[in-house]
Amino acid sequence: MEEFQLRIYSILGMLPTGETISYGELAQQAGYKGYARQVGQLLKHLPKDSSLPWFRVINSKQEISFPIDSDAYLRQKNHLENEGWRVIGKKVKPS
DNA sequence: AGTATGGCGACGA
DNA sequence: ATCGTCGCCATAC
Repeated sequence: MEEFQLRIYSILGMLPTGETISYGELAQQAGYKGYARQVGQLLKHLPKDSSLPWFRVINSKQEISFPIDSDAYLRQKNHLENEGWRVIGKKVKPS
């Protein structure tokens, strides 16, 4: 039963512009504490046409969870910067 | 059934 | 700040 994905989707969908949330927190808020990795799995398989703000999800260290050279990293970085964050390396800081 | 691998997290050194 | 180590839970061989 993919109750999990529904909860995650809806919570993420309600996340305001300019905010971020960690994988673990997202999971927890959905009532699935300990399911951080599954959140990652879910986002990974997100349909390309999805309107969900996947880029607002970072890890608990306030970092982008992608290798610095990957283009997934770059896409996320750009999105975050467009919403007013400063991205130094993998670190995501408020501006 | 055992093992490896993830868009992770918490904690200690 | 950074690096290990463990714990976590689903998926894929």
